[in-house]
Amino acid sequence: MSTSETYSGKRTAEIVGITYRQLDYWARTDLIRPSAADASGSGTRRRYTYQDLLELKVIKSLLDSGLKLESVRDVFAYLREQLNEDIASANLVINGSKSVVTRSGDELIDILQNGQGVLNVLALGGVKEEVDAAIVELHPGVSDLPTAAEA
Amino acid sequence: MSTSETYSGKRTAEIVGITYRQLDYWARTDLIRPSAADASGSGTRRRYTYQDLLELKVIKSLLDSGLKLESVRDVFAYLREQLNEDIASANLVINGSKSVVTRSGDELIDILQNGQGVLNVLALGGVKEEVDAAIVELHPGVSDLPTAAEA
DNA sequence: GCCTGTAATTTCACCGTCGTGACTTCGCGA
DNA sequence: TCGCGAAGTCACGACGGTGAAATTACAGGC
Repeated sequence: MSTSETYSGKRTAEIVGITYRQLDYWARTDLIRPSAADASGSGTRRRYTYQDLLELKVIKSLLDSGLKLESVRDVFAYLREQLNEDIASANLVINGSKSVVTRSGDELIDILQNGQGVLNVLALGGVKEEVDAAIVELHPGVSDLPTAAEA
Repeated sequence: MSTSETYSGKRTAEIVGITYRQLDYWARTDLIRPSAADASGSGTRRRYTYQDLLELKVIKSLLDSGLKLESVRDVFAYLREQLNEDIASANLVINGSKSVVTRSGDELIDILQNGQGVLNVLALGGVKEEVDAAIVELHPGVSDLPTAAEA
């Protein structure tokens, strides 16, 4: 799992499937800043890591499902660390402003049976796949993918 | 399951747990209008049915979970009819702008396993319970509840 | 039957969020 | 050194409400 590569703002937006202005807005409002290099005035460049791409794609998925940005902010404030590790078979479950990453399907079913109110469920494996596919398609020249270490 | 009773705007807001202004806004923007009597100029009165209360509470739950109003509008445009029947053990599953009401737990688990992107899951039985409880607590004088016909 | 008080609806201006377009700046690589 | 591409700025627009004042239907009292 090398991927020490970093991505420009523009490419990042393309890979993740959002507008550049949106990425910019998120960076300036502290939702997610580029981990590799932040901007510091016009002329400087932001650099996003592969991890960032993953987080961005999760955010994008949540927005696409109709969640408001504000909730997404809450979720990420509370759980950013949890996303680091291997993600392939995990699920993200959001319950209002609380959220959990479940590692097994059983755990998920358990939560669903006991859960109250609305639960928002996202399969993280799919997110990773989409990001990887987008990188291959949109990122000419570099084949330094995380190459499905765990399925 | 009598409940031919209707509820004023103010009481409806109290029972459902939203502000009157919000209920008003939803009515005038066509998200949900009172079924028993719509307003037609100031001085007139809106009258909501028990069914309306149920729908409103579903909407409220969805909003509380962080969904934007717009998505909720889509969902309801697409599925209002489905909510009529007995609700006690059903689940509402939203996938982007598509949505389904599942009648069994197995069906739900199935959808979760095959589903892509984010799934928003709401147990409808809980919604009904909350509405009934709120009516009892906030609606002095009338004990004409649907009295748990099916569990 | 008429008048009046009250409670509900309307209206209107205003606020915060989530962007967006377009133009300006300016650092950095060639 | 110079141009390009990326970041910054600013004004603007839609959405989702909200507070407060203005309207007005309707019920109760006389």
